[in-house]
Amino acid sequence: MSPFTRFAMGPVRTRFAPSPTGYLHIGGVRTALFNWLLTQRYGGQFILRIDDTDAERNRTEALQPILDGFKWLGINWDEGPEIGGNCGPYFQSQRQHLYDEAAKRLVASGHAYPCVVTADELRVDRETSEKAKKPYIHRGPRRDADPASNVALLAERRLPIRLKVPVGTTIVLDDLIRGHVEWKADDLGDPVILRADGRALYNFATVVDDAAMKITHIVRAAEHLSNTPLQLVAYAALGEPIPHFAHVPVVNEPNSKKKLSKRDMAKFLTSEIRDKLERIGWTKEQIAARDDLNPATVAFYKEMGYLPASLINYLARLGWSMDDHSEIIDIKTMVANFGLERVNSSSASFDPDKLYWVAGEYMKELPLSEKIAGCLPFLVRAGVLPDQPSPFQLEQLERIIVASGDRIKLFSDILQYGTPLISPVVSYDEKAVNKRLRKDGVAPVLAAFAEVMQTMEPFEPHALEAALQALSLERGTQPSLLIHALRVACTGIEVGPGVYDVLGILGRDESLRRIRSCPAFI
RNA sequence: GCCCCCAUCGUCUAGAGGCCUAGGACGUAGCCCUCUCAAGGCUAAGACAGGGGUUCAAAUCCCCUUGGGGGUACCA
Repeated sequence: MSPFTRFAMGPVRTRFAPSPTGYLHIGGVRTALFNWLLTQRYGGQFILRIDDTDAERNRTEALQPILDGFKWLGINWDEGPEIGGNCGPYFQSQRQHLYDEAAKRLVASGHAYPCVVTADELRVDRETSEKAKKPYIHRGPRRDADPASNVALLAERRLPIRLKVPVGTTIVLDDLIRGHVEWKADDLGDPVILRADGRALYNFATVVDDAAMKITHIVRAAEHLSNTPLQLVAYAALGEPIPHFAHVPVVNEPNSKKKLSKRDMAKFLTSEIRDKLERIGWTKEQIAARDDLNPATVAFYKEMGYLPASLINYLARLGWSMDDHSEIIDIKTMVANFGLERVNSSSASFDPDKLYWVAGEYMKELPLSEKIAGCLPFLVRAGVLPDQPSPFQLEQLERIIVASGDRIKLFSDILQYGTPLISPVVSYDEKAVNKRLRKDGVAPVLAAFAEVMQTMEPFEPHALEAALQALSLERGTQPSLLIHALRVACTGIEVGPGVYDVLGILGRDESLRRIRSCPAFI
Protein backbone atom coordinates (compact mmCIF):
# COMPACT_ATOMS: atom_id res chain seq x y z
CA MET A 1 0.00 0.00 0.00
CA SER A 2 1.41 3.34 -0.97
CA PRO A 3 1.73 5.94 1.76
CA PHE A 4 -0.36 8.25 -0.35
CA THR A 5 -3.29 5.89 -0.25
CA ARG A 6 -3.10 6.07 3.49
CA PHE A 7 -3.32 9.84 3.44
CA ALA A 8 -6.85 9.54 2.19
CA MET A 9 -7.85 7.17 4.96
CA GLY A 10 -7.52 9.49 7.88
CA PRO A 11 -6.30 12.91 8.86
CA VAL A 12 -2.61 13.55 8.46
CA ARG A 13 -1.06 14.67 11.72
CA THR A 14 2.36 16.28 11.62
CA ARG A 15 4.36 18.13 14.19
CA PHE A 16 7.23 20.50 14.60
CA ALA A 17 9.09 20.45 17.91
CA PRO A 18 11.28 23.52 18.36
CA SER A 19 13.39 24.26 21.41
CA PRO A 20 12.66 27.67 22.88
CA THR A 21 15.89 29.32 21.79
CA GLY A 22 14.65 32.86 21.33
CA TYR A 23 14.43 32.90 17.57
CA LEU A 24 12.96 31.02 14.65
CA HIS A 25 15.72 29.62 12.50
CA ILE A 26 15.44 29.65 8.70
CA GLY A 27 16.25 25.96 8.40
CA GLY A 28 13.78 25.02 11.10
CA VAL A 29 10.97 27.02 9.65
CA ARG A 30 11.52 25.38 6.29
CA THR A 31 11.05 21.97 7.90
CA ALA A 32 7.97 23.27 9.72
CA LEU A 33 6.65 24.61 6.43
CA PHE A 34 6.87 21.19 4.79
CA ASN A 35 4.97 19.70 7.73
CA TRP A 36 2.34 22.39 7.53
CA LEU A 37 1.98 22.13 3.75
CA LEU A 38 1.40 18.42 4.04
CA THR A 39 -1.50 18.87 6.44
CA GLN A 40 -2.96 21.66 4.31
CA ARG A 41 -2.73 19.49 1.23
CA TYR A 42 -4.24 16.33 2.63
CA GLY A 43 -6.35 17.78 5.42
CA GLY A 44 -5.20 17.20 8.95
CA GLN A 45 -3.53 18.83 11.90
CA PHE A 46 -0.20 20.51 12.33
CA ILE A 47 0.99 20.37 15.92
CA LEU A 48 3.51 22.54 17.67
CA ARG A 49 5.24 20.81 20.56
CA ILE A 50 7.83 22.61 22.60
CA ASP A 51 10.97 20.69 23.29
CA ASP A 52 11.99 22.35 26.54
CA THR A 53 13.55 19.38 28.31
CA ASP A 54 17.01 20.89 28.25
CA ALA A 55 16.54 23.02 31.34
CA GLU A 56 19.74 25.06 31.13
CA ARG A 57 19.08 26.16 27.61
CA ASN A 58 15.50 27.08 28.18
CA ARG A 59 13.87 30.34 29.00
CA THR A 60 10.12 30.63 28.81
CA GLU A 61 10.33 34.07 27.25
CA ALA A 62 12.39 32.48 24.51
CA LEU A 63 9.30 30.83 23.10
CA GLN A 64 7.45 33.98 22.10
CA PRO A 65 9.74 34.94 19.19
CA ILE A 66 9.18 31.50 17.71
CA LEU A 67 5.42 31.76 17.92
CA ASP A 68 5.59 35.30 16.54
CA GLY A 69 7.63 34.06 13.59
CA PHE A 70 5.05 31.43 12.72
CA LYS A 71 2.22 33.91 13.07
CA TRP A 72 3.95 36.42 10.85
CA LEU A 73 4.41 33.79 8.17
CA GLY A 74 0.84 32.61 8.48
CA ILE A 75 1.86 29.11 9.49
CA ASN A 76 -0.90 28.36 11.96
CA TRP A 77 -0.89 25.38 14.29
CA ASP A 78 -3.93 23.31 15.18
CA GLU A 79 -2.67 22.17 18.55
CA GLY A 80 0.06 23.53 20.78
CA PRO A 81 1.01 26.56 22.88
CA GLU A 82 -1.66 29.23 23.38
CA ILE A 83 -4.43 27.06 21.95
CA GLY A 84 -3.99 23.68 23.61
CA GLY A 85 -5.61 20.58 22.14
CA ASN A 86 -6.63 17.05 23.03
CA CYS A 87 -3.12 15.66 23.30
CA GLY A 88 -1.60 18.14 25.71
CA PRO A 89 0.36 19.28 27.45
CA TYR A 90 2.42 20.49 24.50
CA PHE A 91 5.52 21.25 26.55
CA GLN A 92 7.81 18.26 26.97
CA SER A 93 8.94 19.51 30.36
CA GLN A 94 5.40 18.82 31.55
CA ARG A 95 5.31 15.30 30.17
CA GLN A 96 8.11 13.69 32.15
CA HIS A 97 5.70 11.39 33.97
CA LEU A 98 4.67 9.88 30.63
CA TYR A 99 8.26 9.05 29.71
CA ASP A 100 8.89 7.63 33.14
CA GLU A 101 5.78 5.48 33.00
CA ALA A 102 6.58 4.25 29.48
CA ALA A 103 10.15 3.35 30.38
CA LYS A 104 9.07 1.37 33.44
CA ARG A 105 6.48 -0.42 31.35
CA LEU A 106 9.23 -1.44 28.94
CA VAL A 107 11.33 -2.82 31.80
CA ALA A 108 8.39 -4.85 33.04
CA SER A 109 7.74 -6.23 29.57
CA GLY A 110 11.40 -7.11 29.07
CA HIS A 111 12.06 -4.52 26.34
CA ALA A 112 14.32 -2.42 28.54
CA TYR A 113 16.58 -2.87 31.51
CA PRO A 114 18.32 -0.88 34.23
CA CYS A 115 21.89 0.06 33.55
CA VAL A 116 24.26 -0.87 36.34
CA VAL A 117 27.42 0.14 34.52
CA THR A 118 28.80 3.43 35.76
CA ALA A 119 29.65 6.32 33.49
CA ASP A 120 33.34 5.82 34.26
CA GLU A 121 33.24 2.15 33.35
CA LEU A 122 31.46 3.04 30.12
CA ARG A 123 34.11 5.55 29.24
CA VAL A 124 36.87 3.02 29.81
CA ASP A 125 35.08 0.45 27.66
CA ARG A 126 34.64 2.95 24.91
CA GLU A 127 38.28 3.97 24.97
CA THR A 128 39.40 0.35 24.91
CA SER A 129 37.31 -0.32 21.84
CA GLU A 130 38.58 2.79 20.18
CA LYS A 131 42.19 1.76 20.74
CA ALA A 132 41.41 -1.65 19.30
CA LYS A 133 39.84 0.18 16.32
CA LYS A 134 36.63 -1.66 16.98
CA PRO A 135 33.20 -0.06 17.14
CA TYR A 136 31.85 0.11 20.66
CA ILE A 137 28.44 -1.48 20.98
CA HIS A 138 27.08 -1.40 24.51
CA ARG A 139 25.03 -4.29 25.88
CA GLY A 140 24.43 -4.03 29.60
CA PRO A 141 24.75 -6.89 32.10
CA ARG A 142 21.09 -6.77 33.14
CA ARG A 143 19.96 -7.09 29.55
CA ASP A 144 19.05 -10.73 29.82
CA ALA A 145 17.99 -10.71 33.44
CA ASP A 146 14.46 -11.68 34.34
CA PRO A 147 12.17 -8.63 33.85
CA ALA A 148 10.72 -9.08 37.31
CA SER A 149 14.15 -8.88 38.90
CA ASN A 150 14.90 -5.77 36.87
CA VAL A 151 11.72 -4.17 38.11
CA ALA A 152 12.71 -5.10 41.65
CA LEU A 153 16.18 -3.65 41.16
CA LEU A 154 14.71 -0.39 39.95
CA ALA A 155 12.46 -0.24 42.98
CA GLU A 156 15.45 -0.13 45.28
CA ARG A 157 17.93 1.86 43.18
CA ARG A 158 17.50 4.79 40.83
CA LEU A 159 19.28 3.69 37.69
CA PRO A 160 19.30 4.78 34.08
CA ILE A 161 17.18 2.62 31.81
CA ARG A 162 18.38 1.23 28.50
CA LEU A 163 16.34 0.00 25.58
CA LYS A 164 17.09 -3.48 24.28
CA VAL A 165 18.01 -3.42 20.62
CA PRO A 166 16.85 -6.75 19.14
CA VAL A 167 20.15 -8.41 18.25
CA GLY A 168 20.53 -10.22 14.96
CA THR A 169 17.76 -8.28 13.25
CA THR A 170 17.70 -5.80 10.42
CA ILE A 171 15.85 -2.56 11.02
CA VAL A 172 14.24 -1.19 7.91
CA LEU A 173 12.77 2.17 7.08
CA ASP A 174 10.89 3.13 3.95
CA ASP A 175 11.42 6.83 4.07
CA LEU A 176 9.06 8.93 1.97
CA ILE A 177 11.98 11.01 0.70
CA ARG A 178 15.06 8.78 1.06
CA GLY A 179 13.48 5.52 0.06
CA HIS A 180 14.53 2.20 1.55
CA VAL A 181 17.16 2.38 4.28
CA GLU A 182 18.34 -0.41 6.55
CA TRP A 183 20.54 -0.86 9.57
CA LYS A 184 21.87 -3.96 11.24
CA ALA A 185 20.72 -3.95 14.84
CA ASP A 186 24.09 -5.38 15.83
CA ASP A 187 25.75 -2.10 14.82
CA LEU A 188 23.64 -0.24 17.36
CA GLY A 189 24.28 -0.12 21.08
CA ASP A 190 21.44 -0.24 23.60
CA PRO A 191 20.57 3.42 24.14
CA VAL A 192 19.74 5.03 27.46
CA ILE A 193 16.13 6.15 27.34
CA LEU A 194 15.74 7.46 30.86
CA ARG A 195 18.39 9.00 33.10
CA ALA A 196 18.69 7.98 36.73
CA ASP A 197 16.96 11.20 37.72
CA GLY A 198 13.99 10.29 35.56
CA ARG A 199 14.56 12.72 32.70
CA ALA A 200 13.98 11.20 29.30
CA LEU A 201 16.41 11.33 26.43
CA TYR A 202 15.41 12.84 23.13
CA ASN A 203 15.15 9.61 21.18
CA PHE A 204 12.70 8.23 23.68
CA ALA A 205 10.69 11.32 24.54
CA THR A 206 10.05 12.04 20.90
CA VAL A 207 8.71 8.56 20.29
CA VAL A 208 6.49 8.57 23.37
CA ASP A 209 5.10 11.97 22.39
CA ASP A 210 4.67 11.25 18.71
CA ALA A 211 2.80 8.08 19.56
CA ALA A 212 0.63 9.77 22.18
CA MET A 213 -0.14 12.62 19.83
CA LYS A 214 -1.03 10.22 17.03
CA ILE A 215 1.47 11.74 14.64
CA THR A 216 1.06 10.01 11.27
CA HIS A 217 3.92 11.64 9.36
CA ILE A 218 7.23 12.56 10.89
CA VAL A 219 8.73 15.15 8.60
CA ARG A 220 12.04 16.31 9.99
CA ALA A 221 15.56 17.32 9.06
CA ALA A 222 17.82 14.71 7.48
CA GLU A 223 20.21 14.92 10.42
CA HIS A 224 17.67 12.82 12.33
CA LEU A 225 17.90 9.92 9.93
CA SER A 226 20.56 8.25 12.04
CA ASN A 227 18.29 8.45 15.09
CA THR A 228 15.51 6.65 13.33
CA PRO A 229 16.50 2.99 13.84
CA LEU A 230 16.59 3.48 17.60
CA GLN A 231 13.24 5.19 17.46
CA LEU A 232 11.82 2.37 15.37
CA VAL A 233 12.93 -0.08 18.04
CA ALA A 234 11.20 2.09 20.64
CA TYR A 235 7.95 2.12 18.68
CA ALA A 236 8.02 -1.63 18.38
CA ALA A 237 8.81 -2.10 22.08
CA LEU A 238 5.98 0.22 23.03
CA GLY A 239 3.64 -1.65 20.71
CA GLU A 240 2.78 1.57 18.91
CA PRO A 241 2.02 1.79 15.18
CA ILE A 242 4.95 3.13 13.21
CA PRO A 243 4.30 6.46 11.47
CA HIS A 244 5.56 7.47 8.06
CA PHE A 245 8.94 9.14 8.05
CA ALA A 246 10.23 11.78 5.67
CA HIS A 247 13.71 13.17 6.15
CA VAL A 248 14.03 16.50 4.41
CA PRO A 249 17.44 17.75 3.29
CA VAL A 250 19.12 20.37 5.44
CA VAL A 251 19.60 23.99 4.42
CA ASN A 252 23.21 25.01 3.84
CA GLU A 253 24.94 28.33 4.21
CA PRO A 254 24.96 30.53 1.12
CA ASN A 255 27.33 29.16 -1.52
CA SER A 256 28.37 26.39 0.78
CA LYS A 257 27.83 22.76 1.54
CA LYS A 258 27.92 23.52 5.23
CA LYS A 259 24.72 23.36 7.20
CA LEU A 260 23.19 26.69 8.13
CA SER A 261 23.73 26.23 11.83
CA LYS A 262 22.10 27.77 14.84
CA ARG A 263 25.37 27.60 16.66
CA ASP A 264 27.41 30.03 14.66
CA MET A 265 24.67 32.44 13.76
CA ALA A 266 26.69 35.37 14.99
CA LYS A 267 28.91 35.18 11.94
CA PHE A 268 25.98 36.01 9.68
CA LEU A 269 25.74 39.42 11.27
CA THR A 270 28.41 40.84 8.99
CA SER A 271 29.35 44.49 8.82
CA GLU A 272 27.38 44.67 5.59
CA ILE A 273 24.27 43.43 7.37
CA ARG A 274 24.89 45.86 10.23
CA ASP A 275 25.06 48.72 7.73
CA LYS A 276 21.81 47.57 6.20
CA LEU A 277 20.10 47.55 9.56
CA GLU A 278 21.49 50.94 10.48
CA ARG A 279 20.33 52.34 7.18
CA ILE A 280 16.78 51.33 7.98
CA GLY A 281 16.84 53.05 11.32
CA TRP A 282 18.30 50.57 13.80
CA THR A 283 20.77 51.96 16.26
CA LYS A 284 23.94 50.07 17.16
CA GLU A 285 22.56 49.54 20.66
CA GLN A 286 19.31 48.08 19.36
CA ILE A 287 21.18 45.71 17.08
CA ALA A 288 23.45 44.61 19.89
CA ALA A 289 20.47 44.01 22.14
CA ARG A 290 18.92 41.53 19.73
CA ASP A 291 20.86 38.39 18.98
CA ASP A 292 18.27 37.28 16.43
CA LEU A 293 18.88 40.04 13.92
CA ASN A 294 20.84 38.14 11.33
CA PRO A 295 20.02 36.45 8.04
CA ALA A 296 19.68 33.00 9.60
CA THR A 297 16.47 33.93 11.39
CA VAL A 298 12.92 34.67 10.30
CA ALA A 299 12.84 37.83 12.42
CA PHE A 300 15.53 39.39 10.27
CA TYR A 301 13.41 39.20 7.14
CA LYS A 302 10.45 40.66 8.97
CA GLU A 303 12.57 43.58 10.15
CA MET A 304 13.96 44.13 6.66
CA GLY A 305 10.46 44.40 5.27
CA TYR A 306 10.22 41.20 3.28
CA LEU A 307 6.68 40.11 2.50
CA PRO A 308 6.03 36.91 4.48
CA ALA A 309 4.51 35.22 1.45
CA SER A 310 7.75 35.73 -0.43
CA LEU A 311 9.76 33.98 2.28
CA ILE A 312 7.29 31.09 2.25
CA ASN A 313 7.55 30.84 -1.51
CA TYR A 314 11.33 30.91 -1.47
CA LEU A 315 11.66 28.39 1.34
CA ALA A 316 9.20 25.99 -0.25
CA ARG A 317 11.15 26.06 -3.50
CA LEU A 318 14.35 25.35 -1.60
CA GLY A 319 14.26 21.59 -1.86
CA TRP A 320 10.85 21.25 -3.45
CA SER A 321 9.64 21.91 -6.97
CA MET A 322 6.15 21.96 -8.36
CA ASP A 323 7.15 21.30 -11.96
CA ASP A 324 9.97 22.13 -14.35
CA HIS A 325 9.42 25.89 -14.48
CA SER A 326 7.30 27.43 -11.70
CA GLU A 327 9.11 29.83 -9.38
CA ILE A 328 6.44 32.19 -8.11
CA ILE A 329 3.79 29.95 -6.62
CA ASP A 330 0.99 31.43 -4.55
CA ILE A 331 0.09 29.68 -1.35
CA LYS A 332 -3.15 28.18 -2.67
CA THR A 333 -1.41 26.62 -5.64
CA MET A 334 1.39 25.46 -3.40
CA VAL A 335 -0.99 23.73 -1.02
CA ALA A 336 -2.91 22.15 -3.88
CA ASN A 337 0.28 20.72 -5.37
CA PHE A 338 2.56 20.01 -2.46
CA GLY A 339 3.79 16.49 -1.98
CA LEU A 340 6.76 14.79 -0.40
CA GLU A 341 7.47 12.95 -3.64
CA ARG A 342 8.81 16.17 -5.16
CA VAL A 343 11.04 17.05 -2.24
CA ASN A 344 14.70 16.61 -3.15
CA SER A 345 16.98 14.33 -1.21
CA SER A 346 20.11 16.45 -1.40
CA SER A 347 20.85 19.45 0.77
CA ALA A 348 20.33 22.96 -0.61
CA SER A 349 22.19 26.22 -0.12
CA PHE A 350 20.29 29.25 1.00
CA ASP A 351 20.48 31.96 -1.66
CA PRO A 352 19.76 35.49 -0.39
CA ASP A 353 19.85 36.90 -3.94
CA LYS A 354 17.09 34.67 -5.15
CA LEU A 355 15.00 35.40 -2.07
CA TYR A 356 15.39 39.11 -2.80
CA TRP A 357 14.15 38.55 -6.33
CA VAL A 358 11.15 36.56 -5.08
CA ALA A 359 10.41 39.35 -2.62
CA GLY A 360 10.37 41.84 -5.49
CA GLU A 361 7.98 39.69 -7.49
CA TYR A 362 5.54 39.61 -4.58
CA MET A 363 5.86 43.34 -3.98
CA LYS A 364 4.90 44.01 -7.60
CA GLU A 365 1.57 42.36 -6.95
CA LEU A 366 0.83 44.03 -3.63
CA PRO A 367 -2.12 46.49 -3.61
CA LEU A 368 -1.10 50.11 -3.10
CA SER A 369 -2.86 50.51 0.23
CA GLU A 370 -0.92 47.57 1.66
CA LYS A 371 2.32 48.92 0.29
CA ILE A 372 1.71 52.21 2.04
CA ALA A 373 0.81 50.47 5.29
CA GLY A 374 3.91 48.31 5.02
CA CYS A 375 6.33 51.13 4.22
CA LEU A 376 5.09 53.60 6.80
CA PRO A 377 6.56 51.93 9.91
CA PHE A 378 10.01 52.00 8.33
CA LEU A 379 9.84 55.74 7.78
CA VAL A 380 8.60 56.23 11.33
CA ARG A 381 11.36 54.10 12.81
CA ALA A 382 13.96 56.05 10.87
CA GLY A 383 12.47 59.32 12.08
CA VAL A 384 11.58 60.46 8.58
CA LEU A 385 7.87 60.65 9.39
CA PRO A 386 6.13 61.13 12.76
CA ASP A 387 4.08 58.42 14.46
CA GLN A 388 0.89 60.10 13.32
CA PRO A 389 1.59 61.48 9.83
CA SER A 390 -0.58 64.30 8.56
CA PRO A 391 -2.99 63.70 5.67
CA PHE A 392 -0.58 65.67 3.51
CA GLN A 393 2.32 63.43 4.47
CA LEU A 394 0.28 60.33 3.77
CA GLU A 395 -0.74 61.64 0.39
CA GLN A 396 2.87 62.48 -0.36
CA LEU A 397 3.92 58.98 0.68
CA GLU A 398 1.36 57.48 -1.64
CA ARG A 399 2.68 59.54 -4.54
CA ILE A 400 6.25 58.49 -3.72
CA ILE A 401 5.33 54.83 -3.65
CA VAL A 402 3.44 55.07 -6.92
CA ALA A 403 6.35 56.93 -8.53
CA SER A 404 8.87 54.42 -7.16
CA GLY A 405 7.04 51.53 -8.76
CA ASP A 406 9.00 48.28 -8.89
CA ARG A 407 12.03 49.86 -7.28
CA ILE A 408 10.55 48.98 -3.91
CA LYS A 409 11.12 45.26 -3.38
CA LEU A 410 11.22 45.35 0.39
CA PHE A 411 9.28 47.75 2.57
CA SER A 412 12.58 49.07 3.86
CA ASP A 413 13.48 50.16 0.33
CA ILE A 414 11.13 53.09 0.91
CA LEU A 415 13.91 54.72 2.88
CA GLN A 416 16.18 54.87 -0.14
CA TYR A 417 13.51 56.37 -2.39
CA GLY A 418 11.31 58.19 0.07
CA THR A 419 13.72 59.91 2.42
CA PRO A 420 15.28 62.24 -0.18
CA LEU A 421 11.80 63.46 -1.09
CA ILE A 422 10.34 63.78 2.39
CA SER A 423 13.34 65.13 4.28
CA PRO A 424 15.42 68.15 3.24
CA VAL A 425 18.58 67.32 1.30
CA VAL A 426 21.30 67.18 3.92
CA SER A 427 24.11 65.94 1.76
CA TYR A 428 24.74 65.81 -1.94
CA ASP A 429 26.43 62.85 -3.50
CA GLU A 430 29.82 64.19 -4.51
CA LYS A 431 30.11 62.17 -7.70
CA ALA A 432 26.61 63.07 -8.81
CA VAL A 433 27.22 66.77 -8.21
CA ASN A 434 30.41 66.76 -10.25
CA LYS A 435 28.82 64.86 -13.07
CA ARG A 436 25.43 66.57 -13.23
CA LEU A 437 25.61 69.99 -11.60
CA ARG A 438 29.16 71.35 -11.77
CA LYS A 439 29.17 71.13 -15.49
CA ASP A 440 29.40 73.82 -18.19
CA GLY A 441 26.06 75.30 -19.12
CA VAL A 442 24.08 73.67 -16.34
CA ALA A 443 23.63 76.62 -14.02
CA PRO A 444 22.07 79.01 -16.57
CA VAL A 445 19.61 76.49 -17.95
CA LEU A 446 18.70 75.37 -14.46
CA ALA A 447 18.06 78.97 -13.46
CA ALA A 448 15.98 79.52 -16.57
CA PHE A 449 13.87 76.45 -15.85
CA ALA A 450 13.35 77.63 -12.30
CA GLU A 451 11.92 80.83 -13.79
CA VAL A 452 9.50 78.80 -15.90
CA MET A 453 8.52 76.67 -12.91
CA GLN A 454 7.76 79.76 -10.91
CA THR A 455 4.71 80.63 -12.94
CA MET A 456 3.63 77.55 -14.87
CA GLU A 457 0.12 76.16 -14.41
CA PRO A 458 -0.69 73.47 -13.59
CA PHE A 459 2.40 72.32 -11.73
CA GLU A 460 2.27 68.64 -12.58
CA PRO A 461 4.41 66.01 -14.37
CA HIS A 462 2.94 66.34 -17.87
CA ALA A 463 3.14 70.10 -17.90
CA LEU A 464 6.64 69.99 -16.46
CA GLU A 465 7.78 67.65 -19.16
CA ALA A 466 6.31 69.84 -21.89
CA ALA A 467 7.90 72.92 -20.36
CA LEU A 468 11.29 71.26 -20.04
CA GLN A 469 11.24 70.02 -23.61
CA ALA A 470 10.25 73.48 -24.84
CA LEU A 471 12.97 75.21 -22.85
CA SER A 472 15.62 72.76 -24.04
CA LEU A 473 14.58 73.28 -27.63
CA GLU A 474 14.62 77.04 -27.22
CA ARG A 475 18.09 77.06 -25.67
CA GLY A 476 19.47 74.30 -27.87
CA THR A 477 20.46 72.00 -25.01
CA GLN A 478 19.88 68.32 -24.51
CA PRO A 479 16.80 67.69 -22.34
CA SER A 480 18.81 65.13 -20.40
CA LEU A 481 21.20 67.85 -19.25
CA LEU A 482 18.41 69.55 -17.35
CA ILE A 483 16.72 66.33 -16.28
CA HIS A 484 19.79 65.00 -14.53
CA ALA A 485 20.66 68.34 -13.03
CA LEU A 486 17.17 68.67 -11.62
CA ARG A 487 17.22 65.27 -9.97
CA VAL A 488 20.55 65.84 -8.27
CA ALA A 489 19.56 69.38 -7.29
CA CYS A 490 16.30 68.20 -5.73
CA THR A 491 17.32 64.90 -4.12
CA GLY A 492 21.10 64.98 -3.80
CA ILE A 493 21.42 61.64 -5.56
CA GLU A 494 21.39 60.30 -9.07
CA VAL A 495 18.95 57.44 -8.71
CA GLY A 496 15.25 57.40 -8.13
CA PRO A 497 11.85 57.91 -9.74
CA GLY A 498 11.31 59.92 -12.92
CA VAL A 499 12.30 63.53 -12.47
CA TYR A 500 8.88 64.95 -13.35
CA ASP A 501 7.37 62.80 -10.62
CA VAL A 502 10.03 64.04 -8.24
CA LEU A 503 9.17 67.69 -8.96
CA GLY A 504 5.45 66.99 -8.76
CA ILE A 505 5.81 65.29 -5.39
CA LEU A 506 7.97 68.07 -3.96
CA GLY A 507 5.63 70.74 -5.27
CA ARG A 508 6.48 74.09 -6.72
CA ASP A 509 7.80 75.85 -3.65
CA GLU A 510 9.95 73.03 -2.32
CA SER A 511 11.31 72.24 -5.78
CA LEU A 512 12.33 75.85 -6.32
CA ARG A 513 13.87 76.11 -2.89
CA ARG A 514 15.98 73.01 -3.49
CA ILE A 515 17.03 74.07 -6.97
CA ARG A 516 18.04 77.56 -5.89
CA SER A 517 20.12 76.33 -2.98
CA CYS A 518 21.82 73.46 -4.81
CA PRO A 519 25.59 73.27 -5.41
CA ALA A 520 25.21 74.40 -9.04
CA PHE A 521 24.94 77.94 -7.74
CA ILE A 522 27.60 77.95 -5.05
C1' G B 1 37.55 3.53 12.96
C1' C B 2 32.39 1.83 12.21
C1' C B 3 27.21 2.85 10.45
C1' C B 4 23.88 5.83 7.44
C1' C B 5 22.68 9.65 3.82
C1' C B 6 23.85 12.84 -0.42
C1' A B 7 26.26 14.16 -5.49
C1' U B 8 23.11 17.99 -12.79
C1' C B 9 25.47 25.24 -14.52
C1' G B 10 28.31 29.75 -8.95
C1' U B 11 23.10 28.87 -6.56
C1' C B 12 17.83 26.67 -6.68
C1' U B 13 16.06 23.04 -9.83
C1' A B 14 13.77 19.85 -14.44
C1' G B 15 15.18 15.02 -15.76
C1' A B 16 12.07 8.32 -13.10
C1' G B 17 16.93 4.23 -20.11
C1' G B 18 15.97 6.65 -26.13
C1' C B 19 11.99 13.15 -26.20
C1' C B 20 19.09 15.61 -23.73
C1' U B 21 23.82 18.66 -29.25
C1' A B 22 20.73 18.36 -20.72
C1' G B 23 15.28 22.51 -20.06
C1' G B 24 13.80 26.61 -16.60
C1' A B 25 14.93 30.25 -12.62
C1' C B 26 18.28 33.47 -9.55
C1' G B 27 22.92 35.63 -10.17
C1' U B 28 26.71 37.34 -13.90
C1' A B 29 27.97 39.76 -18.85
C1' G B 30 26.37 42.29 -23.34
C1' C B 31 22.63 44.69 -26.26
C1' C B 32 17.66 47.11 -26.67
C1' C B 33 14.12 50.47 -24.24
C1' U B 34 15.19 54.90 -21.46
C1' C B 35 16.04 61.23 -17.90
C1' U B 36 19.13 57.97 -13.74
C1' C B 37 18.08 53.64 -11.03
C1' A B 38 14.61 49.79 -10.99
C1' A B 39 11.18 47.08 -14.16
C1' G B 40 10.71 44.97 -19.08
C1' G B 41 12.67 42.65 -23.89
C1' C B 42 16.61 39.99 -26.42
C1' U B 43 21.35 37.44 -26.35
C1' A B 44 25.68 35.07 -24.13
C1' A B 45 28.84 32.34 -20.89
C1' G B 46 27.82 28.33 -17.52
C1' A B 47 26.62 21.56 -15.15
C1' C B 48 25.55 15.49 -15.47
C1' A B 49 32.36 14.52 -9.59
C1' G B 50 35.79 10.33 -11.60
C1' G B 51 36.23 5.22 -13.10
C1' G B 52 34.19 0.66 -14.26
C1' G B 53 30.00 -2.32 -15.61
C1' U B 54 24.56 -3.62 -17.43
C1' U B 55 22.13 -2.32 -22.22
C1' C B 56 21.29 -1.69 -29.15
C1' A B 57 21.02 2.91 -26.00
C1' A B 58 22.74 5.68 -19.36
C1' A B 59 22.44 12.24 -16.34
C1' U B 60 18.90 8.30 -15.42
C1' C B 61 20.19 1.18 -13.27
C1' C B 62 24.51 -1.54 -10.53
C1' C B 63 29.57 -1.44 -8.35
C1' C B 64 34.01 1.09 -6.82
C1' U B 65 36.62 5.67 -5.86
C1' U B 66 36.50 10.71 -4.53
C1' G B 67 34.13 14.67 -2.21
C1' G B 68 30.35 16.59 1.19
C1' G B 69 26.98 15.74 5.37
C1' G B 70 24.94 13.17 9.68
C1' G B 71 25.39 9.60 13.60
C1' U B 72 28.42 6.68 16.72
C1' A B 73 26.29 10.62 24.17
C1' C B 74 23.03 9.54 30.65
C1' C B 75 22.83 16.42 23.58
C1' A B 76 18.66 17.86 20.75
